[in-house]
Amino acid sequence: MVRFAFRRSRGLAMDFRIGTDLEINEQPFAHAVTMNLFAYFHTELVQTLGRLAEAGQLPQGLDLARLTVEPPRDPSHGDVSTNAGMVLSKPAGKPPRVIAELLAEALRAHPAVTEVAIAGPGFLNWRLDDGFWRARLGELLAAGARYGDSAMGGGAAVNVEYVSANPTGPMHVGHARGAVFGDALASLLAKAGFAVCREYYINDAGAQVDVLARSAHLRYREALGEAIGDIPEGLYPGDYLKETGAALAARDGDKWLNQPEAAWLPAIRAFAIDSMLAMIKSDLALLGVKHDVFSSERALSESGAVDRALQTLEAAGLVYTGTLEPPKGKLPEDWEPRPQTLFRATAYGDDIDRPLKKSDGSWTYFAADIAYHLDKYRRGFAQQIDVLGADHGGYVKRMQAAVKAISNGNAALDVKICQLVQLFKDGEPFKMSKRAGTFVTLRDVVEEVGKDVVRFMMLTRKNDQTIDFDLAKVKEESRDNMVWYVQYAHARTQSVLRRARVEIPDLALDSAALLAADLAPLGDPAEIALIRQLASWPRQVESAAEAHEPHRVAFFLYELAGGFNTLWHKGNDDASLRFVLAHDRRTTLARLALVQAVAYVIASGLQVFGVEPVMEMM
RNA sequence: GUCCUCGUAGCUCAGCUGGAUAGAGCAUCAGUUUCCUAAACUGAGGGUCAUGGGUUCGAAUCCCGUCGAGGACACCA
Repeated sequence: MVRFAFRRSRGLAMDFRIGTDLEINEQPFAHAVTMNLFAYFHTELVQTLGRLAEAGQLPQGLDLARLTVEPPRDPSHGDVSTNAGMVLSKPAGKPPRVIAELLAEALRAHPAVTEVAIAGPGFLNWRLDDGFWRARLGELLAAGARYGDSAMGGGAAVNVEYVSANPTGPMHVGHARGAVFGDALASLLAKAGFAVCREYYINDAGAQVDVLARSAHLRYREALGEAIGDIPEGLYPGDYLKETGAALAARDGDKWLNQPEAAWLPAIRAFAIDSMLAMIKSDLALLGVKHDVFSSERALSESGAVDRALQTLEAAGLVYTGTLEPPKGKLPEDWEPRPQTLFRATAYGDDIDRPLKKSDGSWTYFAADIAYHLDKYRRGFAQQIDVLGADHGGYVKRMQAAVKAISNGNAALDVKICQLVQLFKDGEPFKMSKRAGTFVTLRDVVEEVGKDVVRFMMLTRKNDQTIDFDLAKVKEESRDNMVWYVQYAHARTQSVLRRARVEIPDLALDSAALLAADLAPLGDPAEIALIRQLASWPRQVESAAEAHEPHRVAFFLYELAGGFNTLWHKGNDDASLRFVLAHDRRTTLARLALVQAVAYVIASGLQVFGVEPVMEMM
């Protein structure tokens, strides 16, 4: 039995302890799960509150849901902060500062806490000594790029459905955003301890794939030497179907040439869908995007799953026949009042009830999608995420209503809408691809700037913001270019390590040597500040995963790169702060351990994005 | 007309699910920089968080209204 309730609180109940001893090499590190230090202090405080309640100093059974332990917004306030005084004041019947003082007393006894202060309306702030931070660095070095792996998800199954582009043509840039977003979100959730399934829903049913079949048949005739002239209105004009037509001709010869449509359509449709799917998969491979499961709408429908799903809804009294109001705004020309089979979506928060059957009696796309989400639920996914394009905004409420209905409220669907990507080059809108006819393909963009730049760029904005993607600007070497700046910081860590090997050739710098380094020489405020930044990575992972917002990782990495460069430049002003000091091996080793830690965390973040860290800027 | 998303510095955007004096980058201004190769670094100025109410110890964040931008609006997928 898995309980999800704890996900709602920001502090997480964890069943492992953080070491406060300063012997960094003795940190217990059985599983590659690292500590969110704020979660650690959250549990400490909860335990303290329990003891205070037993001692009669506070009421029993206080609701701790709103208790947070976070870094203060202003670092001058301290390293860690809690709002306990304020949120417990009313239920406990004591002033905020009194509660804060009770907790402060316990904190002062903690070996790593150097300073405790009560501030403002009742914040409790405290600082941690340098040894505590050096111990975090030790943990980090032991974990390597797996630093930040979390047990938060508790192995709970999550299904992330993304891309799901219609198998009728190549992928374009809009698809690329959803693909990268879904892929990174899945990786992020996996890092946060969820059992993630990456899924693609193939829309291989409906009129569109019949159109595809007719378009492919035309190209097939062309491949056999017929002059087909212009592509008729209503068929897909893209050149990419020439290959499909030629491949079909090669396989089947003139077998379909003088046949009625009914004879060839199913076979050619299947052939064309396979061909399109192969093309889509190769486009995705270019981006490094992979899925675990491909689900076919047609297969689902033919298995009778749609009928069964609708029967369960019907049994729950959620299906009825009714006539909808005419749509507001522009009225479709052929609109007429007509009784339809409807899903009572309004019972679950939607604005109107939604049609399940078309006028010809077949199921709507929505009906099939209900069956598909029920299928995911039956496969064990109580947490589902759909990544959709901006034009699907109006679809969210009804799908969430449907998921609640088919699961009796036991499953939750989060829908992430990815806004548009506008391509520019030197400020001018980027030209469309000839090959695809009407849009810029994913392939065009990847060939232009490379897979890693595309992936990173797609994650530098929150999903509900539009992205202006300038293909020239991402090649700029400046702080204005987030991708370059982060990659450059990683390259600089490597360049420092290379430099050290030249300056002190006999100093061992492998990961074991750095892990064993005595970190005591690290004490400059700028060094400790950088460790603080690094040590916040586990918390960043958890909060980004919880919010389903991978873009936070991009901003974190950007700030970390800034912190590293700050320290690097301090070495220019003050030579004693350089990473490599030929005359002082002990300090050099400690500093290089810090440099290596920066490299690990950047690599760890880039891993979530599916981006390779750069070892050297060319 | 309804619904969704958005509105934060001159520009491009963050803001950790309600916290303290709202932050970065670019641009501007003033410094530093023959340095572990790097177009980099330090500092300053710049804000009625579109707007009017409400909720509470506390609101850019939550609720309602208004204005503005984009998108979607039976039977397509």
